[in-house]
Amino acid sequence: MRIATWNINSVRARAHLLAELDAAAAPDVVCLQETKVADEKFPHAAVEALYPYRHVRGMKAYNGVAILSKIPFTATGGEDWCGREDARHAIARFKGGLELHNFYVPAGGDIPDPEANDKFAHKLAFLDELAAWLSAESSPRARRVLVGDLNIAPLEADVWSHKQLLNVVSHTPVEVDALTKVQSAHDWVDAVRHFAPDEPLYSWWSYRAKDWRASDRGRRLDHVWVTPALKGKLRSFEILKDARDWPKASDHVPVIVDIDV
DNA sequence: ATGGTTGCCGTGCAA
Repeated sequence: MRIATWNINSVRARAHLLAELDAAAAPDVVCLQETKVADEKFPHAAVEALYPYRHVRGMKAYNGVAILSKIPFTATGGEDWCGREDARHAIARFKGGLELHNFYVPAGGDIPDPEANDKFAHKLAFLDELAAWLSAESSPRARRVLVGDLNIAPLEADVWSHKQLLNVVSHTPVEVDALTKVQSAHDWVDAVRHFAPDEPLYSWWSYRAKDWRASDRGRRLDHVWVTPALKGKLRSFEILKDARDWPKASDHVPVIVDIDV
């Protein structure tokens, strides 16, 4: 099974890029974040030929996740977090017991201080709640995959400058600690770092750079994690960096993992 | 130290 995760930054503005993704990598399953569309306005007609099976959880203007698939699955909703109905989680269950979770973690605003910035407080609370939820759901033989825009680049090799980003939201120690607790709550294996432990790798480059490729001030915000039961089934990964130059590109590129299921 | 871009909708807000 080839699974892609991609913050598409509006599925309506960039529905045409799903065909580019299929031509480039032909994923079986695509998990989108920041679809930015209410469910009744989701562009099903534009994607149904490629992905006959879909589970969308969206809202007007902000957030929103979607699971698009060539393989049948059962859609099982997704949780609401921090008492908000803000469409940040969708779940799919595939035949054979594989459970796929698609997350869009709050970005957290600009100021890395939960006292001064409600959005950062929300991000930390979201991660704490997620860690507690996963601990309660823990089962040693579970075959689960967690993907999404986690809006945190936890490792030094996940950012263009560890030193310069230590106080920048997405790489601050307090949120990296919170994400690490989520990860240990389920013994999740970072599928990309399983293959490439130390190599600098990014999945997001700001729109504001004059030449994103030349400056290469990227961050690895988009992740694919698997439970230990699937670790030995990991086959390969790809970060589709070329997607950052597609027409009307998202600021995130797809992260793709192949799993033997 | 500052400003740089994008999508949502039709104004700032969130990223």
